[in-house]
Amino acid sequence: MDSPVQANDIMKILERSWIFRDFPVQDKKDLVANSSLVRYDNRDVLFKQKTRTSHVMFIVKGLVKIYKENVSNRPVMLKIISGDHFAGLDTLFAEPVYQYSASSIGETTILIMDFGTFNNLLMSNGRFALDVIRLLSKESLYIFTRLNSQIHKQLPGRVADVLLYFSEEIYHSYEFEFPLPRHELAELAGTTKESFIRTINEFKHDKIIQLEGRRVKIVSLDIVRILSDLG
Amino acid sequence: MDSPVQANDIMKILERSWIFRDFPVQDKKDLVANSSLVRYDNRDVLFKQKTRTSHVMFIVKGLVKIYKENVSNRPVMLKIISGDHFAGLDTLFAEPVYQYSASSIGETTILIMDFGTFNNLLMSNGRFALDVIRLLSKESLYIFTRLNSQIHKQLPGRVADVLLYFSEEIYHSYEFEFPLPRHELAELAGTTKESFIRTINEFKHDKIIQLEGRRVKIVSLDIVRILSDLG
DNA sequence: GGACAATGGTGATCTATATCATCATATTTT
DNA sequence: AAAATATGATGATATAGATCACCATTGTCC
Repeated sequence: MDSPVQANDIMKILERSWIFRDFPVQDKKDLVANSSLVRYDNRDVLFKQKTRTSHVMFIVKGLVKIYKENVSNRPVMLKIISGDHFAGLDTLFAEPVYQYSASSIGETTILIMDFGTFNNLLMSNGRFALDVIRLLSKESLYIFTRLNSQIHKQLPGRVADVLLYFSEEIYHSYEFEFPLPRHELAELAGTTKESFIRTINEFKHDKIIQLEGRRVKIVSLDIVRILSDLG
Repeated sequence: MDSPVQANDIMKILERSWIFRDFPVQDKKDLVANSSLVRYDNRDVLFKQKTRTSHVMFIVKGLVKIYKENVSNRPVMLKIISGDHFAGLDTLFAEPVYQYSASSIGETTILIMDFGTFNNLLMSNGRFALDVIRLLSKESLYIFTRLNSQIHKQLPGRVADVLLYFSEEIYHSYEFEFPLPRHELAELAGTTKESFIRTINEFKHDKIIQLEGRRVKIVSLDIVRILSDLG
């Protein structure tokens, strides 16, 4: 089904990803034969809450936003996933329907894998299973800290968390550009657009950060850290 | 090392647990040889945040409370684990030190397994790995909903959640006894002792529940559900 | 058996942040 | 080019729930 060109591309992706790199050749071939590479534009929906789970999505390039939608029409952003990670793994294994939605941030390339193939590999390749277990574990722990923050930190602490999240987890730089508008950053901080704006602009006025539009530079990392720690 | 009596007990436990039951005999023997059965009293600490991870804890009898401690000295209860489940799996695989603490609720029996043995089984037994993946996935999803509730539901909704949690997840009955004092129930609802007491006593006055001391009976399940749903 | 801690409870404030209203730009659509 | 929408921003107001300060019981420990 796949053109040889795409098969080649997929193989290259597997070769350079930390998780698939050391797979036996046959396992990689299986994956290549049962995957396809898909490009998404900004804000495209990868999958939607309550729809049937179907495929494993491995992010090759770009960012993916994972969010929960609820009756109140005020979504919560659970996390942002970057390249070399999976989207929706947990739901895939635990539930027949997605428990949250996912959409692309910017242009994104996703390697879509057949779930059956993925499952067989997990069963036969213990090393791989253990890696997946580690990934899921980390996700759990991350949300634990989010919950803890949401309960005990007040806004400045949570906004500081968002700054650290982008700079340390996503862009690995203390100067970066928010890939999202304010109201979505607010979803990530568990607050409203207005409150987020007020708080981050206070950071700006206090010279803790530089901020023009979506461009940020963390000026006083120590203060941001203190704000995050003390909540 | 283990007395034959204990070895026998452990084997029986493995035989009747859904997760180990279908293991090959040799795998079960390995586990028996590398596990020990330990009794804990009410409020004993099983492991403490920031200490080195060491063993896999499988809950045989009783309940275990998982909580995060933080600087503000106000813990967050992440979940309550009941029999036939593991405590601390996620940390074990992701971090060298525990990311949260665990203590027993009431008298508890724990099967403590050697992590190395557990790991080897995961690598060699694909079925088992997949089961563990499913467990971890469910945990992730549960905390996602907790986070969502914490952000969007107000207190009555979260107190309703606590009622539903105990009745449906823990005791499988709409009449039960809280195994914890009010201030710990508050930790589970992400609020303070005072606010929790006020809210649950309002439920009582509104005849949604019956409540004497720690004994609860959910009278209007539909109203509790509505409170939980609408937040 | 007295002391001390733990637990359940209530009232009076206080405050962080949600909510509502509005506006200026910038961006996209027609 | 005009209209419509998205985005960033700011002020005024409302309020849920935290905080503080108590108190009465009950349980536990020398």
